[in-house]
Amino acid sequence: MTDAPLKLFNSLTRRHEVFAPVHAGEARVYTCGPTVYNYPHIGNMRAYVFADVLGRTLSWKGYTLTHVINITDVGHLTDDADAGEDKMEKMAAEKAQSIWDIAEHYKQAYWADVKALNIRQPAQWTVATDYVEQMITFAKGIADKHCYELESGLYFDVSTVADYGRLARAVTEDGASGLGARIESVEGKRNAADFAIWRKTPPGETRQMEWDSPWGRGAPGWHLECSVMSGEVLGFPFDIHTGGIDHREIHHPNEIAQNQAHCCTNGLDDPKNSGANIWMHNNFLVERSGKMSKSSGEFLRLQLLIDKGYHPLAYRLMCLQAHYRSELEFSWEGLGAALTRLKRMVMGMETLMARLSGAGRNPAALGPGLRRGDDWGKLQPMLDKFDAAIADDLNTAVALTALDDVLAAKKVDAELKADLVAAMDSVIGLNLMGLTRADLRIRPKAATITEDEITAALARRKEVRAAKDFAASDAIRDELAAQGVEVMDGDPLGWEWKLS
RNA sequence: GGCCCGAUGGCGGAGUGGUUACGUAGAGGACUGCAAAUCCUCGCACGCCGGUUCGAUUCCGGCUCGGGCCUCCA
Repeated sequence: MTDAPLKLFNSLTRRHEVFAPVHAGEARVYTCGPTVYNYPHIGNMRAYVFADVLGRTLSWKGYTLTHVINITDVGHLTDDADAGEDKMEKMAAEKAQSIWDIAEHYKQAYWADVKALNIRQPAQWTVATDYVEQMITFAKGIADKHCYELESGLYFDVSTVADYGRLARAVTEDGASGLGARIESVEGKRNAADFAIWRKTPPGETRQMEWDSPWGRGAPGWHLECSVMSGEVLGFPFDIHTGGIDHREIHHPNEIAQNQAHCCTNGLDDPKNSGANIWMHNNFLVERSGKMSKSSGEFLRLQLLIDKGYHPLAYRLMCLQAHYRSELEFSWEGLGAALTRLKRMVMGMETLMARLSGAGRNPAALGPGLRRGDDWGKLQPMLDKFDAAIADDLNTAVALTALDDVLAAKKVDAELKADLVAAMDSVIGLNLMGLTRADLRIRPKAATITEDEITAALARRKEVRAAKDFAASDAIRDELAAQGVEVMDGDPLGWEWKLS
C-alpha cells in the first residue's frame, strides 16, 4: 500500500538507488542553503521546495528525519581567481550597512519565503559564522597531508584524494580533471582545481568578518563551511546531501574531497568516503532568456509574484508539476495555470470539508491517519498510485494526479476522502486542509480599488438586479472589471481579482 | 577547446517497445437575465534521417536546434 521502496537518483553513481539509511529508521539530510547577501529569487527557492518534498517523503516513508539547512553568512568571492572582493562585503559597502546587518536582513527575507512556500522547518539551521572554530579545527586536521599554503591562503591539493571530481563527471580525454580549467590561476597552485580552504585577508586590508587562524587572519573557504557543518551536526557518513545542480560541478566535488581527507586523516573511514551516501541535485528554473541570474540586476522574487496577485503556493504547485531533475520553464502564463489548478483543488477540499461539518463532524480533528471502510476499495488504488509515484525518485507530477483523482472521486465517504487528501498533502505540502479560496484571492499591488469599495459596489449591484435593472447591473460589473475585479454571481466566493 | 544535458499538443509538463498522463488554454453542453465561476463532454503533440524490431515517441547511431557547466551561483 504505502510500501513501494523509496528509490532516489544518486548524482554520485548517476543511478536510482533504493534508500538504505545509515542509522536504522532514521534519515539525515543536509541541504546547501543560501548565501545571505541578497534576496533569494524564485529559482533559488525551487531547491528548498525540492528538499522539503524529499524530507516530507522520508517522513511519509516512516523515517525519523533530521534535516539541516545551512545559512552561509560569511560570503564568497565576487570574481575569479579566488582573490576578489567578498560578496557580503561588497553588498555591505553598497548599502552602507554593517555586514552583520546585511546577513540578518536577507536571512529573514529568505525565511519569509520559506514560510510562504510551506516549507517545513528543518531540525536545525546552521549558520556558518557559528562554526568558524570547528572549521579551523577541521582544516588543521587535514592541512598536513592535503593542503599547502600560499600568499593568499591555505589551499587544498586535489591530487591527494582518490577520484577527485567524480561527482562532476568532468574527466577529460587525457584522464585529468577538467574542473578549474578556466580559472585564472593563482600563483603557485599545484592543480588548476585546487581551492582555498582559508582565505587570508590581503595585507593592509581589514574585513568586517575575519578571524584568526594558524594561516593568518582571514575567513574560511566556502566549501569548508559545508563540510564542517554537515559533519558536525549529522556525523559522517550521513544519508543525503542536496543542492542545486550547479553545485554538482564544483562545490560538492570539493566538499567530497575535504570529507575524504577528513575521514581518512582520522582513520575513521575509507578514503572513498564522500561524507554522504546519496547526493541529490535539483535542476534549474529557467526563463526563455536562460538561467535566472542575480547579477543581471533585476530578478524574480517571490514577493513580486505575490504583489502581482499570485499566491505563493501556486509557485510551489508549479514546481511540483515538474520533476525536480528537469529544467522548469517559468512564465506568467504557467504560474497562472498553476494558480487556477490550485484554486480548483482548494475548492474541492473546501466543499468536502463543508460537507463534513454539515454532518456534525469536526474537520479539525481529521489528521493523516487513514481509516478503512466500504469505500476504501475505490480509494486504495489512488493511494497506491500516489505512493508508487512519490517513491519513484519523487515523481510529484504523477503523485499530484493521484491527489486529483481522490478529490474527484464520486460517491465515496467524505471523511475517508478528506483523510486521504490530508495524508497525500503531508507530502505535497499545499496546505489543502487549511487554505480557502478566499486566501488565494490576493490583492494585486497595482489595484486601486479597495475591498470595501468592491463590497459596496456588489451590494448596489444586488439591489438593481433584484429590480431587474440589468443595464445598471452590467454597468457596475463592467466598472469592476475595468479595475481588475471579476464578478462571479453563482459562486459563494462572489468575486475574484482578474490577473492579467 | 573540454565535459554534460535536452528536444513531447497553443503553453507547461509526466511517461512508455504496441491503446501517448495530467494541468492550463481552446471547443461544445448544463447552469445563468447575460456573463463569470462551477460541473459534464471533446479536439490537439512525441525535432530530422537512418538502424535494430513483427512493431519505436520510447533502444542504437548520425544530424539539426537549444541549454548548462568548466568563475560566485539553487
